[in-house]
Amino acid sequence: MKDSSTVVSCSNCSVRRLCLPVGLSEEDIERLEQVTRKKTVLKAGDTLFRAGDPFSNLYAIRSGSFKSAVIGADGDVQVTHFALPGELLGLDAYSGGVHPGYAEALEESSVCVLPFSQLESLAQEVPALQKQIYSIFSEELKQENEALLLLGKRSAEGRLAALLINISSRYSRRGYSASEFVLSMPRMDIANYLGLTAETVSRLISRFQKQGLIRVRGRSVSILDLVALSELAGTHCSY
Amino acid sequence: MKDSSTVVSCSNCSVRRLCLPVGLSEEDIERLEQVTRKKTVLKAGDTLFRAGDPFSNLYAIRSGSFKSAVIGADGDVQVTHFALPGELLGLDAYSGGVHPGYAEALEESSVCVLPFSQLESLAQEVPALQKQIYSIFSEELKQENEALLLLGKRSAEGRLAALLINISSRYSRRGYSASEFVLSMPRMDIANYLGLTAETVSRLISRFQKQGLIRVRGRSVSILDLVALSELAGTHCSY
DNA sequence: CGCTTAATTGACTTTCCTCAAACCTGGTGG
DNA sequence: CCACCAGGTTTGAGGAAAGTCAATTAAGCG
Repeated sequence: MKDSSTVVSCSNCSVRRLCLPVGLSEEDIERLEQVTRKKTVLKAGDTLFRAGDPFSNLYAIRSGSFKSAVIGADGDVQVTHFALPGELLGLDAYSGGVHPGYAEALEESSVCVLPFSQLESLAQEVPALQKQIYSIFSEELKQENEALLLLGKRSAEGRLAALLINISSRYSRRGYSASEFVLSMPRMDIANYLGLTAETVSRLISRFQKQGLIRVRGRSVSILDLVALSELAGTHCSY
Repeated sequence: MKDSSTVVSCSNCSVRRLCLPVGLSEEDIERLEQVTRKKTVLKAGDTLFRAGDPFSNLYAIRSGSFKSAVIGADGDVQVTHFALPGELLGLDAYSGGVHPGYAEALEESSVCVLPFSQLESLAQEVPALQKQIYSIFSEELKQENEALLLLGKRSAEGRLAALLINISSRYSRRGYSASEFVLSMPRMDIANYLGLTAETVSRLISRFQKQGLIRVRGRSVSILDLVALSELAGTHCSY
């Protein structure tokens, strides 16, 4: 039985972020909730959407986790993002009308389906919602820039350290433990995301463990020395 | 005398993309034009905004070119984007209210200043403008994903080839020559953007030249064999 | 013209990848 | 309940790609 019991409540869900912030009337909130009522459950390996699928919905993760990836012209795949509960998928599909990449569940997961056209109309009438949508787009851009910094400037060691810290802090922000969590993705996906090979990732994990920075049993991780890890990641321990 | 005579007309400017697409009344267009009237001229090395500056404007490039970059916690810099005439800068600053990175002119350049709050209000009233803003955000996200693929999966050779093709196609789309152009950025910036060193970039340029793929004199480049270059880039020649 | 900065080229080192083998781990069926 | 199988994972040895250091050449600019 997998630990996919990390079900998020609406109060710290990114869908909530769409309505919570300032100035939504009771009625507006009600309308938004109607838009978000539909939900879907996926099991590990299921795809939420594939590259080329027509764009019609955004997906907000309620529980579980996903990887999203793009496919190069020559067929090779780059994992661009790991998405955790409370985060949104599908934003990059708006402009072209089709999903440029795919999203796949890493474990049993459930998502809210948000028909974008409805969200769009509602935003047209509700400025605070509008702002929130801009904000999410913008935040996503900022994160991608961080990812570029990671791939462009960090050593293999720094990349893995940064990923561990990143995931830790994302869980922490949602109220889960910052020091103990489960990596729901296989080593191969971690390696791909970091621009490395599975072997290199495995070696690094072993090394971090020997150095007393983390403790790993299979896919569950304990952070033992966050400061040292931050040092390696080149990202001053920030929380 | 620098070739900064690549002044873009409004008809293929990204500001134009904000108003052109479907359903703007004469009056709406007039209002948008009022918002975009202010412009600024910068010379090489001037910064349009710095990391930490408060966010208030977007900038649309009329002529010249820019690099934008983020700064890691440990001080090192990653160039995330080269921006050409007709493109927008500053979108990633919305969510935090400050610019997370900086943008610097690579040559004499001019930009339109777009106060975002005004743009936002106008978009609230004009659905087509709204859609266009989403579209630009989304497009940007898609491009960043491509950049991740570049850094994560391509060899040094593939990266440089991809950059040359990318710049070539962006000039071409705006009506300039696809096969002859000037790289306004120093080798160092190219290297940084590609996650390489200046020496490696230099060696690759020499090699491409020996192989008859390009011809380079200083910063001006001629593409001699686009197909072979696309092959190297892993991005089937697409135009 | 001379000075400063950028770009190239070369020799050597490091990092990470490749290939290959051994090892777990969880699920299946005897 | 245990043996077995398939996958993901770990570990090792050797090689290739790109980085570092250093010297040289070329290019912009006063």
